[in-house]
This record gives sequence, structure tokens and C-alpha cells, in this order.
Amino acid sequence: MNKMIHFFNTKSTEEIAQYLLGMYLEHETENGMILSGYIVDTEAYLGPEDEAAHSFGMRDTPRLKAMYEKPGTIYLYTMHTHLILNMVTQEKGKPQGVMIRAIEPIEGIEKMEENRRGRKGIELSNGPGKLVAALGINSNLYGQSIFDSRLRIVPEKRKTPKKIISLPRIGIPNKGIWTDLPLRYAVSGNPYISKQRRSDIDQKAFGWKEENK
DNA sequence: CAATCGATTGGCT
DNA sequence: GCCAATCGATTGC
Repeated sequence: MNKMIHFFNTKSTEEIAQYLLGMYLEHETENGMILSGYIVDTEAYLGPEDEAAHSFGMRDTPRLKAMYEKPGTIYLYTMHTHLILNMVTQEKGKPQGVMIRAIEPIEGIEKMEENRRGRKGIELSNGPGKLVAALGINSNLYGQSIFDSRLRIVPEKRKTPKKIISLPRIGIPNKGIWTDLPLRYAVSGNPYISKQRRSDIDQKAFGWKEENK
């Protein structure tokens, strides 16, 4: 855990976005249930330079407050009816972050299916709004720490991706160079990556190195 | 089985 | 008013 905090304090947001792939993300719900999975798809947001970031140009609105806090602060925002999960990656006052786009569910799958109103398989968590719903995350985690709150990363349980692919981010048209920069990172071959062709899926290992399964 | 469309909510300019 | 992720429905291959 200290090693991970050190990583957040010394590396770039792009490096952290890749480092987070394979991390074990665990949510202890209000009734003491553990819902968890491995992070398989992330995006880096490089505010205030990044035109696609909420914090572009150091914009500072009530919703953005958490983005100006210390590394590891959880930043949640709503999109239509969906909550989207992000975390702060740079020192306090420097509003950069990583968005979690998908996880591979591990613990509490039945409860996650219930949270997702009966959806199963990759539909459980192959999108940013979907994984938040599956894990039962609600907005009172806003501003808490991803290192030690009911929603936390457990680095001891992480897996290692066999290969990381980088892609342009989703849903940011007309943002100049920021539209095309490959700031999205994913575990190559993992089935929970959204909008993926079936033939690209690694059905055996899900894109993880074999030794630490 | 893939691509496309319309409806939805809330924060911000 | 503009912008977004998801879902269900529909159409195309």
C-alpha cells in the first residue's frame, strides 16, 4: 500500500493509469458485503491542459472540489442517471485523474447481478457507469480516499496484464489533439473491455500473465 | 451478430 | 441550450 501511495506521488497520470490495470478494487458495502473485481480499462485525464477534462483551464466548480485534493481522492460525477468513478493522481491543487472504465468481477457476483438488475456476464461491468452500479457505489464516497475507505484498492491481490494496449479515449469528439491521443489503457484480450470484437478476446487467460492467477 | 437511434438527467455556460 | 453513458428497439449484413 505504501508503495502504491509512493507511486501516486511520483509518477505521471499516464503511468498511474497503466499501473492501475490489474489492481484489485474492493467495495465493502453498507451491509458489510464485499464486492470486487480487477481493473481492466482506464483513461487518463490531464487537466488543466486537457480539453476533455472537467478541470480544463483550472475550472473550479462545486462538483469539481475533490479533483483539487490529494492523490487517491475519489472523484465521482453523474452522467445521466449513472455515476462515473475517477481518482485524483497528482499532488493537491493539480487536477489530474484516472477514470475507471471497466472491471473483471471477482467477489460478490450474485449481488452485482442484482445491482445490475439481472444482467450477467460481461454486461455486469464493461462500462464506467456499469461497474459503479455493479459495485453498489454511491455518492457518499465522493472525496474519500481510494487507499483506505469502503472503496479501496488492494495492491497485494493484483494481477499483471500480459499486454497493455493504448487507445483514444471514449466520447470526446472535437477536442483537437485530445480527441486522438491514446490516453486510454486496457488489458489486451480481457473480455470486459467495452466495444471489443469477440475475436480479440483471450478466452483462456483473459489477458493476464499465467503465473499469478 | 453488428450498427444505429431515441430517450433519459443534471451540471454548467 | 449543450453535453454525456446506457438501454431497449430496430434495422442491416
